Amino acid sequence: MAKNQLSERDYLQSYNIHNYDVPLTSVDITIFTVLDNALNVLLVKRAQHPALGKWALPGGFIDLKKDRTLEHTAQRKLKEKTGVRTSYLEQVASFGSKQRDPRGWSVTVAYFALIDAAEIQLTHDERSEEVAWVPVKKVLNSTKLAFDHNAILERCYERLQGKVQYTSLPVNLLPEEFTLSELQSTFEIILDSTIEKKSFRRRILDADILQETGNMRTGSNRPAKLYRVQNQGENFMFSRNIEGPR
Amino acid sequence: MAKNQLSERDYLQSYNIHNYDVPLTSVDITIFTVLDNALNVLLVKRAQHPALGKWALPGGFIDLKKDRTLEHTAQRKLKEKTGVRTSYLEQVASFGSKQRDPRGWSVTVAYFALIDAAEIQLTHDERSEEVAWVPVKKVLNSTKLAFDHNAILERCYERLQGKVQYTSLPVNLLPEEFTLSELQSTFEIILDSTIEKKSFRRRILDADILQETGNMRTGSNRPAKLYRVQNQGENFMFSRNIEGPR
DNA sequence: ATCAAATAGTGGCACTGAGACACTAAGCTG
DNA sequence: CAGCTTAGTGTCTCAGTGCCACTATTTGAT
Repeated sequence: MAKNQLSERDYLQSYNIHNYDVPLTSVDITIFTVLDNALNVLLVKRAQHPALGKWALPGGFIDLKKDRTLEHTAQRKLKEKTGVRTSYLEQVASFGSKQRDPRGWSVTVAYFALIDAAEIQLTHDERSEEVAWVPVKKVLNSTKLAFDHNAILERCYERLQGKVQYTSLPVNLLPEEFTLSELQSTFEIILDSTIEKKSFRRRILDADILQETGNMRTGSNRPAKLYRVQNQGENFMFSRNIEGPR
Repeated sequence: MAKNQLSERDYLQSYNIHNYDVPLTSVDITIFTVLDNALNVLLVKRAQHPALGKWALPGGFIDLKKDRTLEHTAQRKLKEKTGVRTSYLEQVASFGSKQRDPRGWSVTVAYFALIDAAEIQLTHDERSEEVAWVPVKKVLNSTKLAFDHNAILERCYERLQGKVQYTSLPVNLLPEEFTLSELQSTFEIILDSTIEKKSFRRRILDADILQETGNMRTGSNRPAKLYRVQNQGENFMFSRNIEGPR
C-alpha cells in the first residue's frame, strides 16, 4: 500500500481527524458527600440542549487545548462546580453507545469524587445551571436523570460501596480531624448497614491508617479522640470484608 | 441565549460534530491466555502509521455504523484477531491524554479478555499484520510497545491479578472440562506464586462454583476428577485473599 | 453533691476460614 | 511387587472477626 511508504511525518501531516467519523467523547463525575446522615450526590440542571431542564451528573467535553489528560478534565469539572481542587478522584468506567446521546455515537468516561460538603459551597456557574446535593437513594428511586446518568450513578455507587469493604475511602468524606465514631457512621451511611463497633475500631486501628492528633472532640458527653489520616491520604487495605451484626 | 429557545429537534438538526474539536477515541484489548505454563498476551505488529512496525495491543476505532456499544467494538476486535466470540471480556479503564497518540488528543478504552489458547488459531488478518502470543513477563521486562500500551497492559495485568484473589476468573482460561490441579496451576501462573493445595481445593469446592462432570482425566498416574463451571460461567466470590505458603 | 443519660472505649470468648503439612489413594512403569 | 508420581484428605493451629457485656468520662437535671 502507498500509505505504508509514507514516512510517519508525512502521514501525520496529511492526517485530519475531521475526515473521520468519530464519537463524541466526554467526562462525567459523580461527586459524593455525606449530608444529614445520608450519602448525597451533586446534580446539575441542564441549561442547554440536549436534555435541557433535566437533572444530570456534572460533566462535559474534553478541552483539547487546556486538558492534558482525562483526569485533568475530571478535575476541571470538579473545580467548576465545587471550587474544590484536592479530593479523592477515581475513574470508574466508560460508557459508550450509539444510543446514549441523541447527538450520535458517544462515549463518556465516568469518575467519582469524594468531598467533605462542609468545606465547600456550590458554584452556580456561568451558564447559570442549578446545582444541588440530592440523596443518592432518592435519585436512584425516583429521579430520571439525563442520558444514561442513572446507570452511571449506579455504577459509581456500587464501586464506592465495594471499595468501602476493604479500604478506608470514607476518610475522604470527612474533615481533616474526625473521631472514630464519625468515621464509623460514615462507613455505615455508605454501606447502608450497621457495623459492630469493636470490630470496626480494631480493624481501623490495627490497619495503621490513622494517627491521633492529640485533640479531643467535646460535646454533651464523653469526649472522643480525634484522628487524622496517617500516610498522606491514600486509601489502605483491610484483610476482610466488613459485615454488620445479624 | 437564543440557543435555549430552540426546540431540541432544531438543535439536533443544526448539530454537527465536525464543527467541534474532539479527541480520537478507540478501544484496545489485552487478550490473555496460558501457554507453556506462562501467561501470554496477544500482540499485533502494526502495519500502518503511526508506530508502524511496533508491537501493540490489538484495537482500533469504533465503527459508528456497525458497533452499537463499546463492548461490541471490543468483541469485534477480539473476533478479528482470534475468531473467538464467547470469552470473558471486562472493561478495565480508559486512557486519554494529549500525548499518547501523535495524531493528537486521544482516548482509548481498554478491555481485557481471557481465552483458552487451545481453542483458537490466530488470524493473520486482512491488513496482514503479524499476530503473536508473547509471555506477559517478557513484554513487561523488555518490549517497548506502541503508544502507551505498556501502561495499558500493566493495568490489565494488575486487574487480572487482583480479581484472581477473590474470584474464579481463571476458569475462563481453561477448556470446558478441567481438573482442580489444572485450575490451581492456572491460578499460580497468573499470581506468579504457589498456592497451598488443601486451602485452594477447600475454597474452590466450598464456593460451589464447580460441578463434577463425572469424567476423569487419565494420565501416567492417579486419574483426576474433571469439573466444569457451575452457574453458566460467571465469576464468583471467595471470602478472603489467596496467599501462598511462606 | 448525686444520679441518670449518653456516648467513648475495652475485655474477652467463640467461631470460622485459611495455612501447614503429613498422610492416604490410585494410577503407571519397570 | 516396588517405587514413582500425581490426586486427594485429616487435622492441628492461628488470626481476624462477630458478639455482647462491661467500664470510663462527660454533661445536665434534680
